[in-house]
Amino acid sequence: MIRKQFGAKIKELRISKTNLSQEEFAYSIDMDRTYYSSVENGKRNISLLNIQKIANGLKVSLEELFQNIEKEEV
Amino acid sequence: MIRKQFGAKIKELRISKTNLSQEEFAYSIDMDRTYYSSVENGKRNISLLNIQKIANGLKVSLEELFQNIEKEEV
DNA sequence: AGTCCGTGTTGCTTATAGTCCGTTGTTTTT
DNA sequence: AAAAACAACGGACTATAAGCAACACGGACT
Repeated sequence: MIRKQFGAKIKELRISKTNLSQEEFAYSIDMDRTYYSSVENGKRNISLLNIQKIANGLKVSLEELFQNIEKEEV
Repeated sequence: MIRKQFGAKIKELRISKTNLSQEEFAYSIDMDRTYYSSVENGKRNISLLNIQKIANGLKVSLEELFQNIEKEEV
């Protein structure tokens, strides 16, 4: 499911590209730590502006953020 | 701004790839016609599941859907 | 034992995403 | 010019995303 995949992706990128904790990263993009945590865990149906915020924080393009994410849903 | 770019992108793809009207396309992906119209016009902060719905309807990957969309915001 | 750090989760409020009705406006066709 | 098809817009509503406080938990360290 897309939310899980997206969460896994940003977690992977946060660690590999920033080496920040969830809290530090969330703070850097002005997002609540618990909200960000729930996104990484695939619990949230995040919207476009917040997706972009995360992409900016990770310094990746939206295109890159969605690489290898399945288009078909359940 | 991301919403405008996203709207322009899906409009372009809807026409080039499906040749359907907004109404027909929205119906095909089970989305409200007026809502879909406002997304194409960059008025909406659409969420991930609906982004995926549109990608599926357009038969493109999420990665492709975000090609050439700027990552920097305002 | 206690403290610190990173993370997960619950429960709640408020802000807004998304639906549904109609109307208005614009483009295309006859 | 009129009709038909397509698209933008409005208001009023419902569903849910966003944001936040508080607490829980495990691991590392002293």
